[in-house]
Amino acid sequence: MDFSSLNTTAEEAARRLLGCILERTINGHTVRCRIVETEAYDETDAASHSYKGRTPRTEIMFGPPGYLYVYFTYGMHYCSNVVVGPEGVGAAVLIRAVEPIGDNAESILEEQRQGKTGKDLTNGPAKLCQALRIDTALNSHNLQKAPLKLLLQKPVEMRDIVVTTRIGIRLARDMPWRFYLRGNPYVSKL
DNA sequence: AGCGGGATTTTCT
DNA sequence: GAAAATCCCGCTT
Repeated sequence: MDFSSLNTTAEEAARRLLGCILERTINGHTVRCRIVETEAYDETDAASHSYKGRTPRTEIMFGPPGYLYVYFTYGMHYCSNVVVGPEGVGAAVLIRAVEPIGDNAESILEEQRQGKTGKDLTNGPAKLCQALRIDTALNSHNLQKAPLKLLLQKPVEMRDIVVTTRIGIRLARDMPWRFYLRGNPYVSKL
């Protein structure tokens, strides 16, 4: 898979990643999900972890595109990002929601999310990490390889993308850097 | 449907 | 020491 189309601005990459597939292998089972909601973060953005430059945590954001950035927050949750932009630029796209695809997907994800079903399996950045069993063990993972692959798809049409402000941040609240698939039931918030 | 609080620990100042 | 790219539950309308 050629990730050169992610070698661009966080905003453009966040649009590009909508509709793309995450393929996760858990205990020999392979589950596929479509990315339906993203947010862009880059080093000019006060809300971004990379805003204050390189630190041990953010180093991965400054690397080449196509790697996974996982961070831990609120004492109990993990969130997943796809590193984007050219090497040397600290940019990433937060995966905020995904939609399970195929017959086996939901039942496998339910095993990771005690008592939750349907859209509640994956309609939030920390929920989808739990459902797909993503934690800091996968930080800096190369998304070309199992057990977690990113499969790029045909770019989604502009008219099928809704653009809004981001969720859960304090700084730079007004920037329109959240993107989701119009009408998709797995989107975390309208 | 909407609001408010608590959980809990990494990260950087 | 404070904040954090969140989630879940319980209470009120």
